[in-house]
Amino acid sequence: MTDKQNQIFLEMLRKEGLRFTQQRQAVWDELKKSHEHRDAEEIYISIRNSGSKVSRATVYRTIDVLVNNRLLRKMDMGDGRNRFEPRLDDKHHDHIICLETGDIIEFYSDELEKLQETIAKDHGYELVRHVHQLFVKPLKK
Amino acid sequence: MTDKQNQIFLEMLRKEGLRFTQQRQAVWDELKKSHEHRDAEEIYISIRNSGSKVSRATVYRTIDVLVNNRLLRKMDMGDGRNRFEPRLDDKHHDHIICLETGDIIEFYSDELEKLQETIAKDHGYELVRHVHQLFVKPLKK
DNA sequence: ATTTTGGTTGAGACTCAATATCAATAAACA
DNA sequence: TGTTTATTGATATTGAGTCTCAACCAAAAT
Repeated sequence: MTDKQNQIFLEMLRKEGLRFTQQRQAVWDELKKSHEHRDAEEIYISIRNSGSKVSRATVYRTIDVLVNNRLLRKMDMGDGRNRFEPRLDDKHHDHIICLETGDIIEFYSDELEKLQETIAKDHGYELVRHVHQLFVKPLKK
Repeated sequence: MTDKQNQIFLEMLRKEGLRFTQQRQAVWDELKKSHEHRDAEEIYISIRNSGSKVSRATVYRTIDVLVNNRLLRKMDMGDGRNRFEPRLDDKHHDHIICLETGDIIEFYSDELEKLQETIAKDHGYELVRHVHQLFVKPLKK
């Protein structure tokens, strides 16, 4: 059964003029599996553990293509390692990072999105993308 | 003439139980001089050019202390190098980064600040700090 | 189906920002 | 001035990510 997610992946390869390979498929399969915010090394390990043999270099290379084609989201959490999460059909969101527990919570605010576009426009620019993280600690009540 | 900025710096050292050294003073002097968004290497070079002899290691170490004590702001522009700017008595702001020219424009929106606090609170957290960058391109009219 | 062509892969070398090491140095204090 | 101990600097090391290039293999041609 060729699911819809994979159709999108295959289309991406075609559009980019890239060949279909077992390795690229294995990377995408692994990424699709989880909504967690993982770094490249964790993804690499997971692929190895699931039986496929893909090199680190290929994991990085495939991730790059996926990010550029918006099938994967790259997140800079400010700790020197990029995290990734699949962009299936879910809505855009940003992240709240708890400084005490390390938890990462997703949030979305339409008001916030609009405000950012307004700010960019006010400065003579068009918003392309943004990076937004809220670093927090639990509320003491 | 012992200016106010430097008093704050000296207090920071005392509060942290750190010794006053020529090197730490030289780093702070250099940082105070410019509001640009510079990386550690650029700061290191500037110090050398201004006649002081401070090692890269000390530059990094001093920057760390200053960042932790909020005398310096650390910015992750997503290109693998951290940028820094002094936090004198100027207001908080975030950054617009032009993808075409590389220009970095500072912006501040009170509405935006409040909205972020509300969002954090709504999720049961207290906002400690945030990272916010708008990546843009010039508006075509 | 076999050959040809050229994109793809993998192991390891390499880059680059940032950190760790540790002997020599120099603040702070008696 | 001498003693203690934090600090410094030269250099090695780390770690995420990229590059290299011979071997490989997907896709197209025959």
